[in-house]
Amino acid sequence: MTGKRKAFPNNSVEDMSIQVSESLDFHTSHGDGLSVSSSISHLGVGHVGGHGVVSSHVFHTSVATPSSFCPSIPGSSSGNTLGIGTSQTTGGCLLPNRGHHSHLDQNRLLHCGLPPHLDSPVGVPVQVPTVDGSVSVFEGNNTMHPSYVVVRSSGIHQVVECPSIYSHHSAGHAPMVLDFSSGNVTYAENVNVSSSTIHGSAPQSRVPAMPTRRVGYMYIPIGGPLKISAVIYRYTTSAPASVDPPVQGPAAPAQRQGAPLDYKCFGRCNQVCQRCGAVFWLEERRTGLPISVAPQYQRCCAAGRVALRSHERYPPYITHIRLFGVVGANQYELPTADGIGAIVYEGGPETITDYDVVIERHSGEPESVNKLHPAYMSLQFPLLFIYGEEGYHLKLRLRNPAGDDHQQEKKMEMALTVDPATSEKNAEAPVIPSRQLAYLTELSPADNSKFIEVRVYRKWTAVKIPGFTPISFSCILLDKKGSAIQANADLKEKARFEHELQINSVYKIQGFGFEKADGWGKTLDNDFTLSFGKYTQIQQLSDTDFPYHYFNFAAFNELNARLEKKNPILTGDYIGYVHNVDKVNEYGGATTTRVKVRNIGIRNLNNDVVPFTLWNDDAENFKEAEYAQMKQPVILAVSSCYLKRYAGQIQLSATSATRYYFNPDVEETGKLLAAYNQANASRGHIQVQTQRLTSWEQERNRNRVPLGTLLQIDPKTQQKCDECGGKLTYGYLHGQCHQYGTKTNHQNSYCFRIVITDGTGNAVVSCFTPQTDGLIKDVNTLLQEVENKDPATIPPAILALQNTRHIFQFQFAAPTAKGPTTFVLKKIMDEPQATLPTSSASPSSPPVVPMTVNAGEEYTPPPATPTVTQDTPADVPTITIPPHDPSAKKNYSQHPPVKNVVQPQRNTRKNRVSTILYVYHKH
DNA sequence: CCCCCCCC
Repeated sequence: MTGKRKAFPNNSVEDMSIQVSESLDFHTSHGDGLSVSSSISHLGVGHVGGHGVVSSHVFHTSVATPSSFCPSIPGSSSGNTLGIGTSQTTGGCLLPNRGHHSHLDQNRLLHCGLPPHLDSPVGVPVQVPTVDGSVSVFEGNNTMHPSYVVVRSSGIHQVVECPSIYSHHSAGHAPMVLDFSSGNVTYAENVNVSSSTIHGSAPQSRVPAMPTRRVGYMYIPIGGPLKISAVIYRYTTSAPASVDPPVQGPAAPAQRQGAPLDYKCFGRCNQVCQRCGAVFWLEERRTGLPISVAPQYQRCCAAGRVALRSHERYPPYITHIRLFGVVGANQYELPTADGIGAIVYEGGPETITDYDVVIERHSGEPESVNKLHPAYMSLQFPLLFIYGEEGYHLKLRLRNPAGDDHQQEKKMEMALTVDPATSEKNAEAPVIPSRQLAYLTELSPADNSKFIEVRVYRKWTAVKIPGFTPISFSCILLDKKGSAIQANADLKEKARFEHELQINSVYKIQGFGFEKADGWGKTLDNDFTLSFGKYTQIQQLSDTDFPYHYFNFAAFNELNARLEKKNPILTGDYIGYVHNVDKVNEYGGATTTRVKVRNIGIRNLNNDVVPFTLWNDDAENFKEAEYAQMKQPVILAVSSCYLKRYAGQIQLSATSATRYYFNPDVEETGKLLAAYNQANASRGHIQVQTQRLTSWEQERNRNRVPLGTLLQIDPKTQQKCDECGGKLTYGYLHGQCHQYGTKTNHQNSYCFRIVITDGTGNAVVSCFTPQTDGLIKDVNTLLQEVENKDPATIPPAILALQNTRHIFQFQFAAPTAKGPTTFVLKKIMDEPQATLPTSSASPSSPPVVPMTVNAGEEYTPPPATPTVTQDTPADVPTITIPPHDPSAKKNYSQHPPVKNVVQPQRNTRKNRVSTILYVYHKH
């Protein structure tokens, strides 16, 4: 076969497809030389619904594989789809409500570790905790630094007492010296504090047996009108041991031995490791939610599912820390425009290469800047700061934002100072530069001087599955040039942005930050995502000359590659014809997960069909009625799907970011419609003649259309009774809506499946006796000739159908969610017959056998039909019959016809005629 | 460098 096989790995038919070369002598829109082939395969028909379209085709039989026999068990089957797969379970990560994710407010944080000598406000809004008093300090050496508890307690107390200490004092009037080693802050009249002084201080005065690094943090509010505050963190991957016993504090561990050396966290401390007792606090980058609340995260050290190891190995979804300046008591966990933060390594920046510097952009978004990043020195920020090269150097440069002379920055080394005059001056000068319009492609995380004008294309709330816990607000924005970018906002800003950002409206947006676009929830192939927050400003524009769509469609053959990516970004955009729309199915229950599913088949021009799966409310809300009223064909574009493999088949699974569009105004829609119309024009209209014709020749050509045309029809639209045109109910195998008037006495039944081609397409046709008359002998006669009644062995008489040519009358089988249209044989029209069936409700000949599959046998027919393509030249006469050996079964990966058992059974129900049942066994 | 997108 052809490359098409890959697309349908579970299609048993594919192995049997055979090309035949033979010219056919009937008219067709696809040229005069038609090649047809057929093959026989396992019949995997669940139920086949009929309809009025009957098409005649010539085919060559070419049998390939072991044919097996379908169950011709009377009774009905319903939309049976059976996939073999694994049930998926989801983890139990619990995220708390955002509202209570912090047990310590910022003030507490700020005050943690306040040295005793600062307990009494001295008019200097500098709070410097002792280094070893950091709440976030806990260290390796299997021992958590105990003194943190003491200091932490002190700090908390301090908060309560003086919540507004920072904002109400004119900070920075006196230069301060930060002694990172001791945690002391001294104040000097002289700004230029000698670094040697600092260096000269005993670095581990309170921390004996100090390894190389320690953890600490400092808040240095730099007062004055600017209220610039610096937050300085230090952390270590191997904190010092301490001999100080904990005095109080949360969950002081009774046993801390065994804690690994390299676990370290910092930030606010609202979690206590269940194992080592360390206090830690981490948060998910996107949400800001503390992940540590989840049970599996309640350990910071060994045996935890997420080991909070050294910084270098932190997974990216963990924010290290949040280093926010704080101005005033009301700044709760919010960055401010006048705060900076830094991590300070005890060993200096060279000891660790990937430390973060977290600054705050004017937008209010924190941004992490690696020291190696070019933006590090070029940030348009009033404060530029770098690390010293060793020890505890902290160099801060206070640039005069009102001036252009960068050279006039005041240098501070190991000291912070704010000249009150400068501060006042700064307050009057606008810190935020006027912004310029930029296209999305011109944005850079290092440049916050731009604003954008965009159309809101989509917005959604990211949720966690399966509990649908909201995580964040997201949207996709389009600029005038058609570029797209995703923007995320914290959940607490969701209401505002939901209100201020209306779908399809156009806005000027400024004051946003950037975050690295990685991992889950990424819908675009951009490197970064905008971050909207408190300082984001939104103004609606009247100019609406903006694109309405942005897609990154994958072709069918590209889906696998996208799926294979470990963290598939949600760019599972896909477009095609609506092939079929399933009803909603509900699975699970109270004891597991209750989920509703609706599949919509999307077919491309090659007749590849991919299921697009909607879940729950989205499944229910699909406007079936609206769709049913739409002019065929309907083009469906889906976006931001999660690509996965389900039941061996690639699937476009909807996410909260997914949106779908009927007949979207994009180029691909035009192509699809043009192709459809072209096919339509070439074949004329498919005017389905439902009335049978009395003339054999007329009947032979009734509704005679190329396969390729038929395959483009949504079988759902063809579900009419082929006897009376009435509505067809599922379960009627051969297309009549009414009871059958004539009983038949077929004791045995054959069911097999063939692949036919007329050169315009390949189609799977399910063949049931006695409709096989003209193809094979009467079933009973045939059975007598069959020596090996193993249903896995195709009787020679059936095998002989390969590479033969016939004219078929068939009907659409009931559509399934998976795979393209299949058909059910109605009649072989090779030779004229004396008696033609009538259109009456009681066909005289041949009687319709109400065969269905055993309802207990959930079985889905092979989903796809190999399609004629350029690499399946229609005139290749080669016939290959795969040997029937066990290895061949590998090709039946999804619906292996293993254990097809001949089970002669007596059907005791009236009007049931089958007695020999060839049963597929479900695995 | 990760908990997490559901179904037979």
